[in-house]
Amino acid sequence: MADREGCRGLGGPRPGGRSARVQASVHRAARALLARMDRAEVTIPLIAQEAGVTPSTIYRRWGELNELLADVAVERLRPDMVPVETGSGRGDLLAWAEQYAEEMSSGLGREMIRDVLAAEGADGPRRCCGYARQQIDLIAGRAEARGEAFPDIDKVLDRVIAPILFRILFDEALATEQVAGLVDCAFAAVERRAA
Amino acid sequence: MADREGCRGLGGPRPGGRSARVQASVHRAARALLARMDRAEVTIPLIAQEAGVTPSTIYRRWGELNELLADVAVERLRPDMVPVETGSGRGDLLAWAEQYAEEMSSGLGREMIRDVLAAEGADGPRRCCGYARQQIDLIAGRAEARGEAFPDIDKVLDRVIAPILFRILFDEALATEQVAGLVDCAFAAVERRAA
DNA sequence: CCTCCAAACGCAAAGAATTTGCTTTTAGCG
DNA sequence: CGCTAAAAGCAAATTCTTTGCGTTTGGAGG
Repeated sequence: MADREGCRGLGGPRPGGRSARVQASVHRAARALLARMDRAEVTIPLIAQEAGVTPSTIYRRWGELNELLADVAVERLRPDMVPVETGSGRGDLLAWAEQYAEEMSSGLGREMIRDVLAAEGADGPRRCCGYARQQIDLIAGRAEARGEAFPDIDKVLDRVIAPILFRILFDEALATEQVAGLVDCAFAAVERRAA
Repeated sequence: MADREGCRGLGGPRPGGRSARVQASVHRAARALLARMDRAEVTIPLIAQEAGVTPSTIYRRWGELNELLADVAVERLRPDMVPVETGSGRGDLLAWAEQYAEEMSSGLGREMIRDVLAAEGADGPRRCCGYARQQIDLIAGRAEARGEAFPDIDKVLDRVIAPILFRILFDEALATEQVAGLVDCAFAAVERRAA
């Protein structure tokens, strides 16, 4: 797990080499420090020390703390399991959305999203969106295979994911029960069409 | 406009005095620099110089650049006019949402939102959400006065505002035409109820 | 297998930003 | 008209960031 490939998106220049080792070490150090202390206390020199690396290496590679933390956050945000199967597309979506909402509402989840959004040039936000899309796509594919109607991915994004994240970022995170209403809304169109 | 009250939320300790003057000056300086150069080039010492103030004043008051920029952004994000009247609640909402989407999609809009979200302790996001709520509330009030059905504020937030901001932050900002679909969705519930 | 090359790293000095202790100014109050 | 405490200025100390240069390292071609 420690010596995985770089995950810098566009294929690390030299996968498997020292470069990859350094990146892994820095990521690990960043995660460790974030777990051990307040996010506001974490600095690049600190991470460098924890990773056994010179600060200038980090500065040259990531430019600033925020880019690095965003990079780390995107990696942590990548889904690591397939959505559970409940028997219906609607059930699958509801279960997945509830878990998603819960994970993102946590203090750590919130922090990671904000780190990803704050990064200047990176395409972190798009990648996170892509992760969600992937998962929903998978659920939709299963539903279709069963011959069920399932809403458009974009409808799900707008009506389920968007409200969940909006509330977390701008207001109060919504309770688990509220997610069901969003899923209903996403299904409203296809059900009326089917009827 | 330059010597308004502080807007630091909890009533500046000494409104009208030097404190307020300094705050206004710093805000003005920050806006000027943001207009003149790249956001990444702006630093606290620079703002301090532009404002004719020592850096330590800014550090003590705002702590870090991001807090200050968030403060400035929240102030700029505050709506400065009442939503246009089109004759119907639906038309009002559509017109307002289209303008909102356009403003927020601009480079400056995006930047301001991200500044607000990135600020640690501040309640900036909530205040921005409150601004939108206020505007919608106003539209809803007018609709109600005309005896029209109008969706819940929270429905509008979830089905119109949330998707608009979600797309801007995580993906591609949606085109003006797409906003109409969101408004339709927000009205779907009340119309079915009315029918 | 060996040699060469360029990318990435380490090191250290230079430059900027941030923090901090202390003094001075200033608005509000008795 | 002083008094007081909050806020600002100033400057030294600290910490972070940038940068130039020499060294290491992984990969490509001979």
